[in-house]
Amino acid sequence: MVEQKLEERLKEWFGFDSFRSGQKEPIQSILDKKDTIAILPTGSGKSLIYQYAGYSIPGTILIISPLLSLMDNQVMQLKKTGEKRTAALNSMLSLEERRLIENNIEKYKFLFVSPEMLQSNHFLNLLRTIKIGLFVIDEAHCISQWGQDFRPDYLFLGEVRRRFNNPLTLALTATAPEKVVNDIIAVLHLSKEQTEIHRNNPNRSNIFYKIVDTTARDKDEILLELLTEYPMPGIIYFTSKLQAEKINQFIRLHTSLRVATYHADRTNEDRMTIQKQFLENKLDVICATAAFGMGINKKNIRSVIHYHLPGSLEEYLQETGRAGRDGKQSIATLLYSYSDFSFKNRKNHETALDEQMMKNIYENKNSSLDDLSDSDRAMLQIVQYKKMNKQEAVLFVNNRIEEKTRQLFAMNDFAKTQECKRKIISNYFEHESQEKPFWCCSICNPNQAELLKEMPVTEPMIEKKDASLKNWKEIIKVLFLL
DNA sequence: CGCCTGGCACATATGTGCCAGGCGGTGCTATATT
Repeated sequence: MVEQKLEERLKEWFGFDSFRSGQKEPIQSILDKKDTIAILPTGSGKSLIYQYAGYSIPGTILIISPLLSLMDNQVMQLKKTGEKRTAALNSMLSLEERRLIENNIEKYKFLFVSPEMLQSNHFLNLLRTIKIGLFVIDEAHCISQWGQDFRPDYLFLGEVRRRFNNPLTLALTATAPEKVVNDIIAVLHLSKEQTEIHRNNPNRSNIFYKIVDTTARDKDEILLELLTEYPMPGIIYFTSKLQAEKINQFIRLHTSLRVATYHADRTNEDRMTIQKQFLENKLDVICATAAFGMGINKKNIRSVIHYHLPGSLEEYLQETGRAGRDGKQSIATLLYSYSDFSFKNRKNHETALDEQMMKNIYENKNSSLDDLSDSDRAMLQIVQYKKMNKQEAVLFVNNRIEEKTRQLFAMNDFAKTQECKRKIISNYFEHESQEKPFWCCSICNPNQAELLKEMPVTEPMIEKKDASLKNWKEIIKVLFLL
């Protein structure tokens, strides 16, 4: 009876006849007033969960989002469906726009913010004047993945929750092994017993996992071979911007593929142009760093190649998971070289507070934050925020290095193992062994000549000119407000 | 836990051999300057 009601409202509010897999359970859990962690694949309609909740419960839905572009996307989508009570409060706003929103704060139903914004007292006080019906953390794996050594404000969200009197909370993510779920629970100060966790099967049976054992010397030539064989479009992931640029040139020189780079040094405008071209099948290959990912929803990516070893299986699964969203056969290829592992391992061990820094922190000297690397600065902020003493700080840093090392070794073991790759993934993400597809991995199917014949060739997408152009203009407008 | 690059010496006028040094990546926000 309740189920029928849920679906009636779905029809009424969103015009859909039925929920997609994995949407209904977390919605029910929220309606039952239980803190909820929902793990479901990208593209499965995560935002519908908090939108639905928004129409069912009183108060403002506050959504913490990691990227300005994601916030803009969500606001645009909501407005397109007629929901005007929506805003993103961030540094892109002009002073006037900001005032307008702040003066009418209680009128907004959906508010998007960055975790950094929630550290400003001005903003916290403003939000305490309204009732927060649901506290949503979108892309919640960022808590574990970015909070620890890159964006420390993610780690302070539990304190923010407490200041709002612990509102009903929903964490949404696509990839979360138990360690990440535990981090989310701990950081947000949720109760391990009372939080409902909804896990959906991440099995991507249409992705073939291939590992090529190689060396840095032979890599480029192997890559070239792969690119001539593989159907496109594809992404090549690098862990260095310089290398992405170099290989971009190399591919241009040796093939007729349409290729571009995407990383943090590209301007926002370039990034959007490239993303748009890729979406419209005007580019065959993107040479990218980890910057290319979240919020990119292209269905027909046939191939994801890792030029370098990712730092963790979480990262690897997120990136390979961008292939084959259309359900058709796709291929994930890792170009493994031992030197990449060894280099990364050394780098991980370098992220430590050195003697001078420790002195600066604990003798209250004003150490210049500008001289520090991002990860050192983040570490410093965490140490100061949590008021750790010297001993605790050393322990914290060592634990962090240990954790990173553990993740890297898990990734390395995955690459080197002679067992089924899919089985390792299932184990790591704590899922019961999944049914083995016919095309599984380079261990189960060492002879892959037939695989490529079965892969679909790129079909040109029918452009929805109206919609995409309109959005595009909106994005440009927002950009020029800078 | 490796591998590439650049500089230099060396034997010859361009190539070779050696050795030291270098070597990630994710983005908020605030503020000063055009």
